[in-house]
Amino acid sequence: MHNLLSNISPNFKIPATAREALEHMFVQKQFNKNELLIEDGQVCRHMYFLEQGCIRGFYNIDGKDISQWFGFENDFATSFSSFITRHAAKEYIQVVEDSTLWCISRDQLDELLSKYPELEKTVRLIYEQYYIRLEERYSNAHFKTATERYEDLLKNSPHIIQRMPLGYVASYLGISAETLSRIRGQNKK
Amino acid sequence: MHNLLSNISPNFKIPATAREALEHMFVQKQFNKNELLIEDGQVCRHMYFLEQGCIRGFYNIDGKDISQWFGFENDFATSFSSFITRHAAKEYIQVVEDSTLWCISRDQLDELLSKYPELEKTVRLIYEQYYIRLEERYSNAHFKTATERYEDLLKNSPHIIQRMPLGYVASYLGISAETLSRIRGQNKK
DNA sequence: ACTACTTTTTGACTTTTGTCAACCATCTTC
DNA sequence: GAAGATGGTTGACAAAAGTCAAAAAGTAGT
Repeated sequence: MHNLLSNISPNFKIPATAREALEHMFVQKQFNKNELLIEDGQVCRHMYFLEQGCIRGFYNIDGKDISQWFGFENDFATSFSSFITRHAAKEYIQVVEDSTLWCISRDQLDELLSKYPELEKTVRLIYEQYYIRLEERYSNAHFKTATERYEDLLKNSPHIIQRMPLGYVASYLGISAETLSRIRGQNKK
Repeated sequence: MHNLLSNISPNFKIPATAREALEHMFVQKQFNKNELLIEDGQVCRHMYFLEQGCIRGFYNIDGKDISQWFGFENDFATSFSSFITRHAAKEYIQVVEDSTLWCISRDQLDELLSKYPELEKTVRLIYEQYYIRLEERYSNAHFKTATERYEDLLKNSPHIIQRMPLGYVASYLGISAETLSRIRGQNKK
C-alpha cells in the first residue's frame, strides 16, 4: 500500500483519520499482459491504481480497436462513466505489460467517502487534475494535424511511444497504423 | 438566484446550511451578444451559471477560431483549467445570444467550500457529470466520420445546431464550414 | 536456431476533407 | 431602401489520410 499513499500524498493531502481505512480497502493484485480488467458490456465495479506496469482503455468499433487512454505508474484508472453511473461500459481495459495494481470497489469507495467526508476534497482535487488532462487531450485532437499530434506526444509523453505498440498509439492519435509508421519514418530524417 | 438553486437541486442536494451563503455569493449579470467573458492570455477568475442564453468557448489558432464547447440554460461554464490552476487561459469565452448569467469568483468559491465542506460532495458529483460528458464528446470525435458526428449532434443536441451559427458548429465538429454545409445539403435529400 | 506469430514498414491507389474563390441570401443600419 | 456586414452554399482543385496487399522485421516458444 505504500506506493498508493506516498504517490497520492505529494499532490493531495489525505486526512490522517482516513489513512488507515484507505489502506485496508485497497487490495493489491497482479495481472498479466493482455488480461482484460473489464469488457464491453460489463459494469466496471473497480477503480485501479497502478503501482507498476501499464494498461489501456479501448473501444471496439466494427472489429477494430481504438485506444482511448493509457495508464502508467501512479495513475488511477477505471472505465469512468461505467464506474460512476453503474451502467454497462462501452470499453475494454487491457493490461499491456505485466502489472501490479491496487483495486477498490465502487461500494467500498462510497463507504469510505461517507465515513470520511473529509476525503471528498481529495477526490475533488484529483478529478480536477484528470478533467484538465482530458480537456487538453481533447483540444489537441481537435485542431492539430496527425503529424503535430504525434510530435506533441513524443515531446510530452514519450513513455507512451516507448512502451505502447505502434498500433495502439495510432488509434489513440486517431490515425491509421500505416500513417503513423510513415510519420515516424519522415521524422527520423 | 432562484434558477440556480432550483436547477442544481433536482440532481444534486445542496445542504441547507450552505444555501444562503451560496445565494449571496452568486451575482446575476447581463451580457450582450458577442461580448467576451474572458480572452486568451487572461486568467479566468469566474465560474458562470447560465440562467438564460448561450455562450461558447473557443481557441484561436492562426487567426481561425475553433469552438471548444457550448453552454446553454442551466449549464455551468468557465475556462476550467485556467479557473482551477489560475494560469492564463488559452481560450476565449464569447456570449452568443444576449444572456443572463450568475457569476462567482474562484476566491469566493474556495471560501464557500472551506466554510461549508459539506458542499464538496455536491461539487464532486457535478464534476463527475461533466467529466462523463467530456469523455463522451472525446470518444465520439475519435472514431466517427464527419457525417456521423453531425448526425449524432443533430440527434443528441439539436439545440446546438438550432442556436449556434454553422461556422461555430463546424469547428466544434472538427470540420470546415464548407464540409458541414455540404453534409447538411446531402442530409436534406 | 527454427518455426510461427505478431508488429511494422512500404507501395499503389482511393476516399475524404480542406482550401480558395465566387456567389447568394439575409439582416442591419444609416 | 441602398450599402455593408454576416452567414451559408457551391464548384474546382489540392492535400491529407485511409485502405488493401505484400514484404520485412521483430518476438516468442520449443
